Amino acid sequence: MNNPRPCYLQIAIDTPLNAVFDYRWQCEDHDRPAVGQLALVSFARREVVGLIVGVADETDVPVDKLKDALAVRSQLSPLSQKWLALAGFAADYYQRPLGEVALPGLPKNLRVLTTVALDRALKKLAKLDAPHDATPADMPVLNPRQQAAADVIGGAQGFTPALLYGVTGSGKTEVYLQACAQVLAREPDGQILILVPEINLTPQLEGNIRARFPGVMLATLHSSLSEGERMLHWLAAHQGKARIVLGTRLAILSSLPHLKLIVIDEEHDPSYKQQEGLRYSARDLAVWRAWQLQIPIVLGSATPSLETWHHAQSGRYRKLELRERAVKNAVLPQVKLVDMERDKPKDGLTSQLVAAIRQRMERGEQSLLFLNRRGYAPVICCESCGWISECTRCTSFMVLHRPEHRLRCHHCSLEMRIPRHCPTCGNVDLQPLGRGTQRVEEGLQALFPEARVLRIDADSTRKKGSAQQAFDTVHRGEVDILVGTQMVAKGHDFKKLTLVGIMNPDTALFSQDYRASERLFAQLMQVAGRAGRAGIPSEVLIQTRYPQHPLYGAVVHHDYDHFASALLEEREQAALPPYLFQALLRAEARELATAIEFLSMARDCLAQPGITINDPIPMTMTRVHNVDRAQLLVESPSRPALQAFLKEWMQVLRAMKSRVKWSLEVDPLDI
DNA sequence: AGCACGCCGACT
DNA sequence: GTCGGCGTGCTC
Repeated sequence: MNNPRPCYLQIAIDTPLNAVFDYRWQCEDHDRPAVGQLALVSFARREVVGLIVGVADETDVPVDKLKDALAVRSQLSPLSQKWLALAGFAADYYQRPLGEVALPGLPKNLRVLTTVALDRALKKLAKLDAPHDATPADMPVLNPRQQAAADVIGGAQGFTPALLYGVTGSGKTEVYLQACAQVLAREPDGQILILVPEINLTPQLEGNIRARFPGVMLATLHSSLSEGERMLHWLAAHQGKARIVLGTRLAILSSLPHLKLIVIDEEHDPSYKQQEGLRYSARDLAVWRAWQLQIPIVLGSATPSLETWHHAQSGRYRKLELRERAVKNAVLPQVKLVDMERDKPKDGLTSQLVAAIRQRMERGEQSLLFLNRRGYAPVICCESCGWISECTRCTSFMVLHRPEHRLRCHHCSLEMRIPRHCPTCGNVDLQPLGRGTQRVEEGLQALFPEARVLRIDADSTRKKGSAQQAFDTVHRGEVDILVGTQMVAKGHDFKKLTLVGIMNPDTALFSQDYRASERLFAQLMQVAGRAGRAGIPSEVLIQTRYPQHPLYGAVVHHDYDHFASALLEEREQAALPPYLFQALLRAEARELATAIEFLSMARDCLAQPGITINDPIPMTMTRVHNVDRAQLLVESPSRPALQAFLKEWMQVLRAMKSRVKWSLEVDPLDI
């Protein structure tokens, strides 16, 4: 006989409290909720959706505290044990409560009180018959290296991490697609996860996949989907209907019950690292997920991260190399260094660069000027008293935005009108110092009055859809000179673009951040890759004061191998990542001293052999929005030792109940 | 993190 | 007399 007696649901909730919470649930023994299902509960005077991570017959929680769960989302099939283990791993590794990892990645509509959106999406999905014809449409013939790479990835059994190393245009995408075709053909319901840095920068890829696999369902997952779409796509993946999921870093935590292959495109891209909240690396989690499921994973890049490069050199990852451009007729652009000491720039432009642009104008080809600084000038100053436009809330300068006639802080978005005269001495002659994209645009227009100059940066593309519109204008050939920030560096193939000018990348050469040169190299290669994609000979001009610098030498010769190997050697000598593992404890307070004091306490409260805890230091940009920030770096040559330390340390720190706001980042990228 | 309770300053 | 500032305490 069935005897209805309560069971106790252990529920993970999205809260910083490091615990699961027990709730009573009345049900027959045979229809107990399952681990992996979602439940609606009342928690601290509000109603939230949590994740069931355990079902027990008893509980230690005193009766007066226990509450009944309000509902179980039984329409939704439970998240799998494997998925729960992935979330559990991420929670442990990044030292966060399980609920904070598992829940925010779910579609919002699964986490609200009402279930209509879920029911609607389920109904819609049920009506859609999943096409199950994995036959690819017209497969281009690969060159031998591409074919070999595709066969290795597509034919791999078990955990097989591979680095697909090839310059822009060497045909990495085609390798992914043909490897996917092999997996789809072999595994009757196999799913494939493809991660890209930013989906709006790779609009072609989605189209390519759809065209290649017209008979399989593709779901996309990224932050610019509407809630309805996100729910539908997430469910399609969760139910196994979507055979290919294409998404940004957040897609790494999607539910994929039949996952058989993971592809990470541009694996070195910093946007795989979440920079707020749970600071996870989607690339690292992807590797763990592939290991967990014992499936192949391919990491593609022209300039791999040193972590990945290191693994490829040591043989832990298989290295698959594509040597030449596979795109028809495409040749690598010729990279030239322009010595700014000899060829003094006027308005930021050397005469060589000006001549090269003029030549493109005459031939009806396009030029791209790359400058990683938006605004008109990074600062304005008073020539008579030395006043400069500092932000009152941050350790930074107010940037001059001339079209808007305003000064703006890029860190706290404080804005003001440009002062008519100096606030300290009253002098009316305030001068812009340095140069941003707006000023370069202005200079170019003055120099080439007949040219169609277009600026693309975060400011010029504020409005939704305006970025796409701007790129379309370039594609239609209605632009002669394009000026832009990082935004223009990625993804786009501009057919008539034959000149890339890089205005002044030198600052990164002498940065405190030891990762700066790795990033600069990747960025230069990436922006250089915008040129010459249609087979017209093209060039890249880098304006620099240090033409002898080895980094530029490596860029000129398109030689990442030697550059990366040299960097790795330096890192090993200096005992830096990837030979060392790091975590960063950050603290913020109204007064810097308060933050430092907290970190000093943290430094002294626990010691373990093999763990180095450095002294607390103010962050490079100490003050943002009137809050002072400091950090404490913890290091160890052993990842397990660091993990063990962090686990214990977090317990001690949490117990301190300090009112200072603090957070921990494991494997920080910027120090 | 939310969210409520709680005890002191300037408003109709 | 009340609206509201954010200190601190709790969440099965």
